Amino acid sequence: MSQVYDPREIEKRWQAKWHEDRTFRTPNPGDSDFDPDRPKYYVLDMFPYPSGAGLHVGHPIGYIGSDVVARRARMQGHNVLHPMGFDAFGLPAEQYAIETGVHPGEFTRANIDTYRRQLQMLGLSYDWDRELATCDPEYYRWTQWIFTRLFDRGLAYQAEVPVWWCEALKTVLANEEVINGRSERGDHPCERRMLKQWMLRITAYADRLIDDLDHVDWPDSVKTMQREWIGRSEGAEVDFRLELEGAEPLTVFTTRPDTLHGATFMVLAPEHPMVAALATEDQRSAVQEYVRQAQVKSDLERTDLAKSKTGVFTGSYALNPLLDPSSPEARVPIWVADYVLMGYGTGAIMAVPGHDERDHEFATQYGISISQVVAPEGGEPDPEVCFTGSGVAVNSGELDGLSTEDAKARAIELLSELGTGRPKVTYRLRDWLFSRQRYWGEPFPVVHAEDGAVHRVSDDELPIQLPDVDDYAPAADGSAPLARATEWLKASTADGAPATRDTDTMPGWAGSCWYYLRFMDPHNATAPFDEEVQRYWGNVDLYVGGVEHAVLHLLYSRFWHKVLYDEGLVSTPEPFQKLFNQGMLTAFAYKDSTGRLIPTDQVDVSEEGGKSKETGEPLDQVISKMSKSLRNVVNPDEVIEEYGCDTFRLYEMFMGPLSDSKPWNPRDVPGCRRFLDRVWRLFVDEAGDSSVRGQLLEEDCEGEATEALERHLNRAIKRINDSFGPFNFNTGIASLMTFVNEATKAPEAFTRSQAQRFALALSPFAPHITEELWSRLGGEESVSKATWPEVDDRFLQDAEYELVVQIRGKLRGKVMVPKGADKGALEAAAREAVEELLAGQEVVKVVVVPERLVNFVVK
RNA sequence: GGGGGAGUGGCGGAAUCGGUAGACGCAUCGGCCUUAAAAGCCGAAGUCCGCAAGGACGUCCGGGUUCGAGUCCCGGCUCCCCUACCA
Repeated sequence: MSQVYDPREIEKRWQAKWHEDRTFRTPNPGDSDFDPDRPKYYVLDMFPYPSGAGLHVGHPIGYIGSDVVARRARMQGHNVLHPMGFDAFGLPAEQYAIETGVHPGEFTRANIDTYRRQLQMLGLSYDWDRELATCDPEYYRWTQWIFTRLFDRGLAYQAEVPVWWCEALKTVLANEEVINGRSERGDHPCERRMLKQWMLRITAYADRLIDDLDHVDWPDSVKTMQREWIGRSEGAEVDFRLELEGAEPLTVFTTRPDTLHGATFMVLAPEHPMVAALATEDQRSAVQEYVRQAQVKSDLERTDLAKSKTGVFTGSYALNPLLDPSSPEARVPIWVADYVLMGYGTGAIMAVPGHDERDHEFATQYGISISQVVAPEGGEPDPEVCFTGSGVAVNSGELDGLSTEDAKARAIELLSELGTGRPKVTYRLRDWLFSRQRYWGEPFPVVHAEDGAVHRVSDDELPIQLPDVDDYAPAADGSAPLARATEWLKASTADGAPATRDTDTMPGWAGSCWYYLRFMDPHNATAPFDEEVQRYWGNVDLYVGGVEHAVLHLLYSRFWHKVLYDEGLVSTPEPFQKLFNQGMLTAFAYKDSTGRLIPTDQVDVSEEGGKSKETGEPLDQVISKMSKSLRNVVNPDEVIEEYGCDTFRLYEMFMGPLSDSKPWNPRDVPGCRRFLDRVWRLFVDEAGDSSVRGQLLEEDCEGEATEALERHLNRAIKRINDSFGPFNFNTGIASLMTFVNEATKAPEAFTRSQAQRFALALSPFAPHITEELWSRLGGEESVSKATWPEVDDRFLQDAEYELVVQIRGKLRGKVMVPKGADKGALEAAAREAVEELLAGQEVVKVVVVPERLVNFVVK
């Protein structure tokens, strides 16, 4: 039998054995083999949406990183929960179904199979017994169950909200599907329509979603993004009386009630319900035309800062509540402009052009008067400048002289006394639009009674399964595909009255809101998860995924988790204790002299750089995202086929810190394979016929060379350990390489114990080769169940070290000195080393840093 | 416009507290082995000047603090990611 390293054979064999032995099965509390004495560790990857294209080499980098963590945690004696599943409802499968008529479930299953195969090929130590897919009725049964809890708590409601409607496609489109007011697919015109939609009252949790960020170990950037997304701002609501007969006052929200005296006009969002009533006879047609145009503008167009602001005067006036109604300043014109958004605050503002950039721009453009009511601290108001900072109130009646902070408080007091204002906290965060008129999603577990009342179905009716339909596209009248399932629609209320089912489905985010909880107890048929099991696993200790989910998924998930916490179903207020974002894996792409991108398969790569295969023209190498259109996507199957999975894993971890974005360089991959070859040959004589070198089966030898290796090995294990904090496994791997380089120079000094510890330390990164070597060394059980090696501090220190000698901070010599030598001895040794250079110089100062250097400062 | 991150050899990157800049890997060059090549093993290598010993310069640019700065402070440039009229 050949003793040559053959990763293909080894990897296949061990993967089969892991599968057969269920090596990575994780027992739960209650299972016979569960060991309650071990601490728990839950390390989770953000599960993927299984697209038709399969994985490219960028996808698994986070999975490999978390697998390395999981494997070491197991070896350190933890009960490790490390599962994988699939986020399987969603638009791509649905679109494919509409185009082909194939059931989206069928398409999704096939994609899941591809993904599972690819993931298993990577040797990831998931407990596959816990695999789940969000489109499985046994899973979405509990997604619906959780929805009913939200419904019971009044957190789910239906409301008329503006949504994008495309007449040509007869469907509602998501914001990101609309570009410049036209559909992304087909380029058809779109408009906003008021439609009845399911909403989740996430705003009720806004403060807790902000405050509890203080208790999780997340990157500051992500915390900041979430805080800003929620966008809490404190201010006041102010009522402006209208001149219009019998009209209710117009309420605005402002964060600067102190500037009320400087409000020279008001602005309503085009969608504001009072717009029509406020448009006077001679302004009516202009207002109507403006509102119509705003309707078809996309969010992007409306918010494009490069554009100048637009608006139109309604013809009506309001009265400033803090001014004498008879004074001319009290009377402010009301405008309509699309820089005011209906979705924020009250959809109406008091405009203070003296102290707000946007209002200033608008006022300047339309010739509206500007007044200064805040002066900079210790300065005079400058009518030329829009001063948005804090200062002192001026021209503001009894607020005059107060600091901005005090003036705000005083203004709110005055308004409260008058009954025309009140303190108010507003959030940028809106309630969550939770329904889509689509097929491939969770049906809502509710029925509509004939009287219009909405009843949630009882728990024992769940799951409300998706019915089969023959056409997945929305109907011509815009109704959802589920409306076609006429039989399925027939239902009844709890007391037997006839009712119809809801034809909307939940959005793609729903299933991913709680999957980490289902992983704890994935086959539970009577509850989403067992309470005791949940209490044991607690929350996710380490959650690894891309920054693209920094806001939405993580916010929605935290919201659901908090609702479940309030229900008493989960024991922690937050779902993910530590969050880690892996960096993006980029790839080389090539540009010609005109800046056009050339697909990688049309480029000749040589030492001098890239050249076009077609024209021979030299090309510029740039680094960019992997994408189909650049044809610079690298497929992991091919890399594994050529070099083996251990090489692939090792390379991805060796490229650099896990959090950094870095380019895949095919030329670097063989270096990692060479390292594994060297490891193999250190253990196995490829020319011989024994399973490992003879000395590795014998008692440890001793000697100077062995002791030197021992120092390298301990240093390597220490650096590996250190690399788990910042996730820079590249440094740990580098020290393993150094060890192998040293051991290769003195192979006879390499002992059995060192071989074992080395295999253990390498095993999280290269699990297959180490599994093989471990068993060849006589290991009976999987290397993944062995104990992580200890570092012996005695071997981290050398008896001597190299002392650096500097003159005026410049390196001028080096000298070996014994460890622990006192400063005087160090200085003497250093002085001797640079004696000639110091001759005739006046030393004015000597800096002695033990363990480091001696610096002579000369004149 | 706002927020976050980064800038070190030909390339990916290393440098724990302010203390030898460039670990480890790739690419390159040389040697050994071989009839030869590949593989493997051993070694060289920041740039410039010099036969050499040696010297000067060097972590995006300009200042500063310090015996000493890739690291700390001030000012500027470039790139990447996120976000964007939120009153």
